[in-house]
Amino acid sequence: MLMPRPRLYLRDDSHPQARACAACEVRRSALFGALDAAGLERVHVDIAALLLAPGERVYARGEASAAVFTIRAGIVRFERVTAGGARRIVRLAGRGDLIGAEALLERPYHDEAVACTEVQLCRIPQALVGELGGAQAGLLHELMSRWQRALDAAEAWAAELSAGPARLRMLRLLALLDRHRDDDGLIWLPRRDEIGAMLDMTFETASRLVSRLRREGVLEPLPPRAARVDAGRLAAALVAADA
Amino acid sequence: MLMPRPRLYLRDDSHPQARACAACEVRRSALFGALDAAGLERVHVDIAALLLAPGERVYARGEASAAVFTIRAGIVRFERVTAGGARRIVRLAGRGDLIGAEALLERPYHDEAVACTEVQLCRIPQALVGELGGAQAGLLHELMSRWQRALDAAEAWAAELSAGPARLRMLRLLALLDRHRDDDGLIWLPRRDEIGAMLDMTFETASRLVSRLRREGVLEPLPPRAARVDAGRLAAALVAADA
DNA sequence: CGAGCCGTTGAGGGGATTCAAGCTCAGTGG
DNA sequence: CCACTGAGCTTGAATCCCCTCAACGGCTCG
Repeated sequence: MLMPRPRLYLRDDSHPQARACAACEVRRSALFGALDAAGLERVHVDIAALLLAPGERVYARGEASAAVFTIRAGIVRFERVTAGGARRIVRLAGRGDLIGAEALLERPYHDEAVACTEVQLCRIPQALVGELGGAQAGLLHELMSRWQRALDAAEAWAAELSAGPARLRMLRLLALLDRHRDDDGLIWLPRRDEIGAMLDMTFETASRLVSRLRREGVLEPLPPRAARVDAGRLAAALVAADA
Repeated sequence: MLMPRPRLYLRDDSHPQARACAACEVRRSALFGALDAAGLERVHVDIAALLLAPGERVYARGEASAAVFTIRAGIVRFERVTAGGARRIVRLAGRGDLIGAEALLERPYHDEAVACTEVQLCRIPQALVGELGGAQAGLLHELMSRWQRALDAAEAWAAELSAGPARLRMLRLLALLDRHRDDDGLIWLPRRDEIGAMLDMTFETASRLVSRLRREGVLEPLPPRAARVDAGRLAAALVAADA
């Protein structure tokens, strides 16, 4: 997958990095604003300044991460492609926001980040924050990992459960609930109005969909609030509805 | 706002906490799984085990945070109430997930967390992780703050821009873009198909909505990709469409 | 100047909502 | 014991919002 890195327009050659960060006009709101002068002196890694044109990509989904970015100006959007191939924008980020935090966990980027307007970025190599946490580095890593997991779940919710026809959203919700099934193989089946609050539909529509899936053998409701799903038929229904 | 704390069903009285965490059946996936035995010995704070019935609330939006929770069993949902008063579920969390991480930043909880099934939680006092980061505590705090901001933005996206009629979603997007307006008071106006990818609608519908808002004087498109919004009319249109 | 991208607008159809009725089931009190 | 009640679920009929399909205009390129 040929993937050109963002072009590097500007680079401050002064060392240490302290000079550049101390002079940064968005320092108060920037990531390293929390470091005092002494702390900045210790930062010896190059923080590259990038300038992206609208439509240029910061990083791609699945790309190995090597850096985290701070937005100094402009708007960046995050895109995901659903299982069916539809492209969905799940979030925007602007000045002062941190993007690509997966890099701190040494994981591939989870979604695609694209410049909406002209964008100024600071590119912070992953190694720079590597020694964070000190003795409790492991715990800190776990903590950040949970945060990232929550963010991932929230973006997946926006991409998968908030778009497309009602039946498709319903099927995707069942697939999600199936990942939380208990030891007896049962899933939690929400009340109809709760399904409505999740999938942005009326409880009548939710009821119709559940009833139809029951008639199709995809779902067997076991009142109250439980059900058994036929994983095979669910998968089949998903690919049929997704196409 | 009378707000009863979750009932405490079970509490391990053995000190140090090491005993309890070391024996935890979800330890490998739990937050403190990263701590070795020596690290666990140093943890002297009480980690309370909670058992919640379906429908019980873990915490409420706006409530002052004092603890972060780890889910040992069950499903927890996160709810938000939109400006118009509609309740929307924006995310689910399950076994091993961390919830209420706002507490680590000493901020109020951002949304309402409610047990879907019977839920087992570990309640971790905020103070426990207070000394994390050591010398670079300030930087670490900034870092976590950015993570939480991203999570908040993603949940807000699901709540505000993914629910309701097309016109309302469009108005809310304009309000969001208006918060990113540049020094000239101009906003970035996406292409029609990009609006479609954001709001889950066709580009034709997006075009119709933009045209109508232009005729109504809410929006003045300045091609390419910019526009001026009448904040007053936008606010008025929002309350009209929201009711 | 034709090709392609982007935007706009119209006509028709379909999917979801709205309004409405009826059902089961648990809890309550006469 | 059983009507009474309300919550939750289901189903039908009519309406409406949005999608689909289509045509057209402005604009920038090669």
